[in-house]
Amino acid sequence: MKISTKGRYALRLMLDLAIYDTGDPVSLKDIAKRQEISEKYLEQIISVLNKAGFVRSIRGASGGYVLRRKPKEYTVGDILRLTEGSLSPVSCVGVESEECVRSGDCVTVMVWEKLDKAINDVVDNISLQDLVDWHMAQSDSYVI
Amino acid sequence: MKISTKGRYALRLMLDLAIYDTGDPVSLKDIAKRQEISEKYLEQIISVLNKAGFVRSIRGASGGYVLRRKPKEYTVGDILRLTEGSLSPVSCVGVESEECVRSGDCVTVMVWEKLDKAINDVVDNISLQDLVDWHMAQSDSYVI
DNA sequence: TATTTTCCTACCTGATTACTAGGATTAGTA
DNA sequence: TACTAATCCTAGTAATCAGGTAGGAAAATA
Repeated sequence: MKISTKGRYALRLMLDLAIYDTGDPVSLKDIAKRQEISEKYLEQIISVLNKAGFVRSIRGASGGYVLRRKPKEYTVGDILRLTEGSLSPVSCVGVESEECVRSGDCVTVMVWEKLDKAINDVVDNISLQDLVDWHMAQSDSYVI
Repeated sequence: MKISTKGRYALRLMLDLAIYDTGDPVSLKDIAKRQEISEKYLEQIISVLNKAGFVRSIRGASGGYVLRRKPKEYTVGDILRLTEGSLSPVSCVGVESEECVRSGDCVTVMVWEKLDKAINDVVDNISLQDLVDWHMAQSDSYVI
């Protein structure tokens, strides 16, 4: 029941883009340095975010990436589901769930449905902007 | 973010023991047949439940397993945490969490903490007896 | 004694995770 | 125009884990 590095790094990547959004593209090199994550690995992750239209890429020298939308318009759920795949705890519940031959007399599925709902309820109600706000609040307390 | 077969099978195993609890031990062979799970694989799973004192084993012919406590006294969380290990979505939150060098300026950890809380809140508030009740309600509807 | 059961350890195969590596392509800059 | 800095794309890889299988010892009953 673990979130993989793909999902976790994607979240930090998007947050980094939101925090360092000056209008100019942000290079992966800078993100990798700040987040202490391999640049080559981040390439693969941001490629997914790019193809899904979450970020826009600018190629060539002084290129980089920018967010396509406002931080408020991304939920943590959007980002995690894109990079992790489904967040449902078993394959037989949630969206695009696979039919199970035992579903007739399966009671445990009710547990998984409650769990699925609880998980989505959390990640779909936190926006990237929330993370930015939390970050700012945290930074402030350091300054004082 | 998936619950493995170990946790899922353990839950079905415990539920089977709760449903077929006549006082006589229930053999793994019967459980395996009813649940359509490899008996050999179930051996490994019930061994963990046995060592943790969740079930009592009776060896020899006409032996088997019985629940140590009443179904009301097991939560789904107990069973899953025992067989799956920690249910926390990342290693840096929850009980026995590992310290992270970045925890100082890590904001995403707040997401994981909310998620961890939501997950535990579900599994710790469903008892094995609840599963039995749901099963009975489901069986009734089939009879009609 | 024969049979039925749990108990224990070892092994195995395929998939996944978390990367690394190398080079092609694009675009700004000297 | 050459150089450099960036994204883009594909392949490979070591380690771990999932999900079992296999074989036999030990215990208890009939």
